[in-house]
Amino acid sequence: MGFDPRAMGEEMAKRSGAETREKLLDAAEGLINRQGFAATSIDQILERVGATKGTFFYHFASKQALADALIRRFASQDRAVLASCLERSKTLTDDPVQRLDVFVGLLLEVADVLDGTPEPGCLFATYCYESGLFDAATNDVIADAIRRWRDEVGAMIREAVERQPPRAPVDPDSLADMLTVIFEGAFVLSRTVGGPTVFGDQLRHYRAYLRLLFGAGAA
Amino acid sequence: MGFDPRAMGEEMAKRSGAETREKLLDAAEGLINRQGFAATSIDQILERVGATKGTFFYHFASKQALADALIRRFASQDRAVLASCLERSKTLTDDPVQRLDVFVGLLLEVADVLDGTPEPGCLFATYCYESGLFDAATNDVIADAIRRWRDEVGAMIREAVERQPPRAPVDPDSLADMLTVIFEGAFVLSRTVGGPTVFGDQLRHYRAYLRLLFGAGAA
DNA sequence: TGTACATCAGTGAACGCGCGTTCACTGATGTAC
DNA sequence: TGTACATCAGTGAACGCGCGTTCACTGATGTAC
Repeated sequence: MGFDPRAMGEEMAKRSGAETREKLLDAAEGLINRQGFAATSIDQILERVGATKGTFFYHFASKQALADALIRRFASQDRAVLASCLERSKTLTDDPVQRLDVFVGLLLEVADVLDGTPEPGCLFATYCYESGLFDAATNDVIADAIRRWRDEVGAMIREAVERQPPRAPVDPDSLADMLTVIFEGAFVLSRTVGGPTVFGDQLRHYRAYLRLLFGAGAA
Repeated sequence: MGFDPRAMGEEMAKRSGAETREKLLDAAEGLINRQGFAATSIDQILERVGATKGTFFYHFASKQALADALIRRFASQDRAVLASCLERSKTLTDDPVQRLDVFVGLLLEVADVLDGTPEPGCLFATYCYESGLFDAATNDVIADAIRRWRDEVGAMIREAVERQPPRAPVDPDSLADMLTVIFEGAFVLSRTVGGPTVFGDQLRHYRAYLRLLFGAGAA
């Protein structure tokens, strides 16, 4: 009756199913990030969490179901980041050109977090390089998430273009897609050659590009 | 003695080991591109080629050895593209700023080819998302390839900066890395939401950025 | 308040399939004498 | 020129291991009467 297991001590809280499920998802995400989905076994996940086979199949119908739950969780976190930056940029300024700049500035904070993360990873990319393993529904979740960025950022760019003609002709959709491209590309760069400021540096180039397009003194 | 099996008819050329090896590599690359390394079985590769287990282990000591051979072949093709575009851009113009622009123009031709490819893939990215499966030597091949782009393109950018002060402050290394970032990011975009001109569009943004930095009328 | 049953969360042994790898073998071609 | 042997390229059956999945079971908590 309205009782919260999280309020109990460690020892007594053993019967919180949702918590165990989340632990399984966390462990799986970490391993899949590093090794990919196919190379990550259920046993490895269970070893990390300290549970047994039965627990896994109590929470997930199959390994595929785990994959689906993971990608949906990741997509919803991704959507939350987008919504948060979008909303904050709207409250901070009314001018479309400035708003675009502020929005990218807020994303720079996200980039800094990624640069500080030991092994940053994007489940979208991990899955897309093993797309042969997943069904159309799973792939749609990824495509929808990326299209949402295109639509939202694209709209901001269109407003900016309307307010101030850019110094060079601009295709709003592909310029919006460039944000996704830069993040995904930075993941690969960060994982291969590494570097402490990969995400920040690349995103700053994107901002510099926008500033040259819309910046003070534009035609 | 100096006899070339490729000069013989299909039927008689059955004893060309190098040819079979290449076919195995080709089939493996296609499958790994789509499914990843762990999810691609030796049996699948052999089915594509029409050979048997023994053939595979005659040519490769293990599945890992195949992975290593694949990444080295891919890296050498990658190096060839870089060298070709670099050399051609040097013969086409002497001005460093123009050379950078010509170089990116040549890469646009590569981008158009990728946009015309049904399922474009980059083994570097595929491997880096399964890096837990490979040893340090394999990862070094990838890192070296990417660093080569940084060094060569970075040098061009430095020359351009010296010739003509850019409109905004420029870090040559990260600006050179941006080329890798854009290609890798475009691979992900192309595989998820798709589109007929993803590589071209993104690379054109890179060129537009460079032109704004170094273009006519710069400070 | 006590009893009977249902549900939730988790256990751990067992199963069968597919995987990477091994191996004894074949048959064509090249080389030595 | 003929014979013996070596090498190259490939065959296909067999093996053992690890994987995803199943299942009969346990024990704590919640609910009905």
